Amino acid sequence: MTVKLYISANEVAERAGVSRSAVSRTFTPGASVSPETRRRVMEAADALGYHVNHLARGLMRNESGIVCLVVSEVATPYRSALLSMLTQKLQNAGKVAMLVNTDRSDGSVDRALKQAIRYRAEASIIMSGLPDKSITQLCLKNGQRLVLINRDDDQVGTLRINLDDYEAGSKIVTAFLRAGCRRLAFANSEAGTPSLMARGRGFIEAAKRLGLDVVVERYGWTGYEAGQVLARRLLTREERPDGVFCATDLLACGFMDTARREFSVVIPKQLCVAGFDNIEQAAWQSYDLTTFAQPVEDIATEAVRWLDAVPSHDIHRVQLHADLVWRSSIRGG
Amino acid sequence: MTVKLYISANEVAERAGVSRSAVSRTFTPGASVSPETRRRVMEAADALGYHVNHLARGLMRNESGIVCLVVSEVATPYRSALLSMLTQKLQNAGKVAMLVNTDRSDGSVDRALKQAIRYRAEASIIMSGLPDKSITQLCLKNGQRLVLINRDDDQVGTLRINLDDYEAGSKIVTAFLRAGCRRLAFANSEAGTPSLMARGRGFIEAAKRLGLDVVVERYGWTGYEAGQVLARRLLTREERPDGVFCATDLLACGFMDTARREFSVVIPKQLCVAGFDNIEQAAWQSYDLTTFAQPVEDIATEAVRWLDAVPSHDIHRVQLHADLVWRSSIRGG
DNA sequence: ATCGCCTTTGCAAGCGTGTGCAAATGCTGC
DNA sequence: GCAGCATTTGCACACGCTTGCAAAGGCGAT
Repeated sequence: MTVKLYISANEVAERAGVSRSAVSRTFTPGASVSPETRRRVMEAADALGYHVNHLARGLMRNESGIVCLVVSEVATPYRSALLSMLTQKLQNAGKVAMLVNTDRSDGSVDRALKQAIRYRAEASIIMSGLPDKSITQLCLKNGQRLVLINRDDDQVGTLRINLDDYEAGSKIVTAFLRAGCRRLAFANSEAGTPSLMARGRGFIEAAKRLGLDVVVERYGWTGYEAGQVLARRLLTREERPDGVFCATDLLACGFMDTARREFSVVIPKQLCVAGFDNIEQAAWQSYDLTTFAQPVEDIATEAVRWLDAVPSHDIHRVQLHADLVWRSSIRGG
Repeated sequence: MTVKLYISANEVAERAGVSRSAVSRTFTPGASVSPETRRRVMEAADALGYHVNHLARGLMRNESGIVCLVVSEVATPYRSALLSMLTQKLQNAGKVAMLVNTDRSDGSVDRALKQAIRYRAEASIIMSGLPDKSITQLCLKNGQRLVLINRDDDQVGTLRINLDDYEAGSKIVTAFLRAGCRRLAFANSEAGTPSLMARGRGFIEAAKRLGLDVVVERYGWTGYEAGQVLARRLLTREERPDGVFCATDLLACGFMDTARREFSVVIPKQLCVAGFDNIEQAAWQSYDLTTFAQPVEDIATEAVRWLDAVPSHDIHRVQLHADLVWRSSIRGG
């Protein structure tokens, strides 16, 4: 019981009393159609409920208008914020977003990405740490343009968007010092993504230049629970740190909660904390966390802008700045 | 400088020394190909890096494999969790997710949805409150199947997934009573979505049956800030409530923070709080919020299952149960 | 060897669109 | 009225794929 569903340009043409080409041209910006013909076509199209079939158009033009977003941990505050911004900007640019979720690495990642290739996506925006080099190469080999967000792949013909993580790391040292902290620590996850590592290096090396050692502790995945575990580890040391830089706001939230509940630490009086990402929860009163803001909107803007730029075979790099957002989790300010 | 990008079935056929039909059939499950031919085709396809063009396949078969997800407030914990689950299940079902973001109601909603129609999406899953009836009708008229999550449209040929919001609302009353609360309040947003309203009705009517009045306060959008405002309104009343049901976890978080900071209220000793959604933050130690869990996985499962079911012209309804998750924001338990 | 049946294969039509090309049309200036 | 030009229009092919149909091939039973 297949039902007749979509209207084709043929039917519109027939109803409008013109050729099918006229219909096609009416819906192709910049094509040559007389005002009168266009009017009649539009009238017929509206009456029939005609919508250009982008599958067919993509087939002809060899450009689908589809952009593939490869994301892991979609349900995380930072990721979902970025995703939201990206889809909005893509829509405004007349593109359409195809979402590939790379959680659950049961091979479905590879499967889903291939799926995107089959739909001839024009580009992929990868904001997941997971997909390895072989997968990005798969995209490139199939002529997709590639945007890599906070990754360190070096592939020709791609756009790499990174932050000044290193500078952020070193900048927060001076903030801790001004607050009178002397025993610094860096709380990191075991996910050694380049941006996390760079934050740590910037922090550690700036501290060393000022004659301070940094205790580094790493555990688990970059989430709330990891922050709790890291707090237990760091706060049971005989030399308890008094200034902790958490690689991520989520980590920081877990850290602060456990520091208060299990160790009765008063923040920022006895312990100063900083995070990274500026997720919405960082502004919640329970945390009021000093942190670096991911320039989510700029990232999205750059990515989408590059999609419309002329392709080239260089590596295009953009480094964006993460603003320091002062809140009360560090003394002074 | 257009580059030759994708491999077509023709080239594979040529290299394998078979006809193009053979290639097509090799990649069509259930088609009749001899093992030997299949082997040779696969070999050639791998060597050349061939991927079936789904634009063309969709054109022929008149089924695109694309499912359109219409979402607003993607960056919200509950929504992003649902989105993540849905994309995973869709991928496992061999479908591909197209994301339409309906924030920023500058007409881009309509534009984006039309975009999905142009790609001949097989179905749309709507988890946004925003798109009005006319838009859902647009989808239906174009032969898309429609899944409506927590909405109250009544359209033929759709699947409606709802929760037992009303029961949840009445169930939480007994929890408050057992904790000794007598002055109940319902903190709601001004977004009068059916599920929010049903929670409130269940709460209010159950309380009335037990001889208790409920103070209802509404403000703004369903977020953290609204919770703060609602706390200020409710806690400055001469009869300060001692049991507050927040329509949403986000509301509850804002409520609790402001209750503690600005009114020095001790939870749950002086004030019991409950929420709805069971977002990740509800489990954070600062809140430890008693709440009802959105059955995210079940919702996704039902939606995807229905997509594979035989179409019918009935309204198909599924009501799922929201489990009560006991935490320490209510005394006793 | 012949027949009937089942599996495999190639041919060709068709899906809905874009676009080069040539023909047709309208308009301007003589 | 006609030449010259710019604009508009229709024809027909192409895009990459699926699939009905008929021909071809394989194989056992007669």
